[in-house]
Amino acid sequence: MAGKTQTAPRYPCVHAFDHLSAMPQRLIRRIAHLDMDAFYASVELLRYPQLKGLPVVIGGGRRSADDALLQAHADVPLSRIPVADFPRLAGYTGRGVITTATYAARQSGVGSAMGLMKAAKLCPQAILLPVDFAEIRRYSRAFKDIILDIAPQMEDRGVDEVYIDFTEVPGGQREGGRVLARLIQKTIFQQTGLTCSIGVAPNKLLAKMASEFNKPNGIAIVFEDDLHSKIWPLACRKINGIGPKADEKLQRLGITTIGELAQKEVDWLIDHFGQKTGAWLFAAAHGQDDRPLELESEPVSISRETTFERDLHAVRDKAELGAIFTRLCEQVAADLVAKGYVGKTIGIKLRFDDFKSVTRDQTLDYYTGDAKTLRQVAGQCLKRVPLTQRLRLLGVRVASLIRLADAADDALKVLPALINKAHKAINTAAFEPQLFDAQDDADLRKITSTLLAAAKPPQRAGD
DNA sequence: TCTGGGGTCCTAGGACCC
DNA sequence: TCTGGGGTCCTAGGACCC
Repeated sequence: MAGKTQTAPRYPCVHAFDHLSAMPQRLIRRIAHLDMDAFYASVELLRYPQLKGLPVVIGGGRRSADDALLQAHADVPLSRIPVADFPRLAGYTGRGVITTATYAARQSGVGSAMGLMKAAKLCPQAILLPVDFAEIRRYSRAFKDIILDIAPQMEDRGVDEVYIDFTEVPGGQREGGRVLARLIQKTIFQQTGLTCSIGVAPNKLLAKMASEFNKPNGIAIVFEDDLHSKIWPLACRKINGIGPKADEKLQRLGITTIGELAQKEVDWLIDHFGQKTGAWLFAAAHGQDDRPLELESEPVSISRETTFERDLHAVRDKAELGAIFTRLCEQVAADLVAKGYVGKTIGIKLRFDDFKSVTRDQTLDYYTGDAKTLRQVAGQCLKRVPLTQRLRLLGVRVASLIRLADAADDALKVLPALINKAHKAINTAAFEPQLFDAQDDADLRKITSTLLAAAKPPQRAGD
């Protein structure tokens, strides 16, 4: 279940009427994909302009380490924190990967997703900046608000990406969307100082590929007729949804480019990839994609996980592990409260020292967001995993979410019946315990757990 | 000093119900 | 007694994305 609540209307390729000019006009479906250029690095450079041109790597994406680094930066001049010194400064043992690196750092062979300590070796003079998530979120909100002011049909695709429906927006049809794309690009730059790249095409699939054509600060316009010239020469991996595994399989079958993929019969693809994937590959290779924009979405799950500074043993490091486990549950509970959800599927994720992962989950017959309940049920899940190997990661997840308000409404529905029974019990001289059965018991539990969650004031999810 | 964190979606088997 | 489908929910794992 996707949990989506509202989607954009689907546009036919030819639309009937332009209400602004009162002149009949053909509206072609134009979808834009907007991608912020080097978002994390650019946000950091706005704050520390003195670092322009210097080799900089952006932190490990591990919140605890980044917070420690943020502290360290508070009283040490930035220019004096080369990455090689960082472990000493922050008491950090160096697990984690860097999020991104500036061009000057890339020249030393440093790249995103690279282990932090490997980056330190390759480019010891590089300056390490923490990821300041609060700052990133502020800029993310800011550029999306600017877009919404101009073009209200926007799909949020994460911190630095959106799809925008240009079809009915003034200027959205001019030069295939280029005029509106320029306006959005210019407004974002004027108001935030950040640049972005935009691709405009007949659908999301092509728009996503187009936005990469002229990075950074570029615009690319793609029409259906451009399929052969602009899309088919690209590697299959450029299709959003073809990852390393699918790409490897395609390579084994002798398919490298999208054009080669497009030459295959649909039945041949279905034979090799299954009904669904095969049909999708065929459509994608021919530039076909009729997915609507998802304007609103409900979360499916909320989770927290952490990689330990060193691998932990379930028995020898029981106390440390237990404390981390409890904290993760508290963080998930706080996130649930902050976002206004409760859930009934509670699960854990473990990663062992050999990097293999397992998950266990359990579904309750009531919704909860309570940290103690999460800890207790997650603890039961943990008991179902044999723990001989050392652990490198522990995570806690809550799924099957519903809005807290809906859960409370739902839970309260059974209240009148229970009150009736209670009255009956009170009015009967001798209390009859059998008046309340197991179902009543479960109902009461549901009500109390939901109301307890509802009674907590919203607060910032935090560590 | 290998390999972060937070998500979504899909598949596949088994339980259970009609 | 045996033999059916179909549908839904739960669980585990994995691919993929940002």
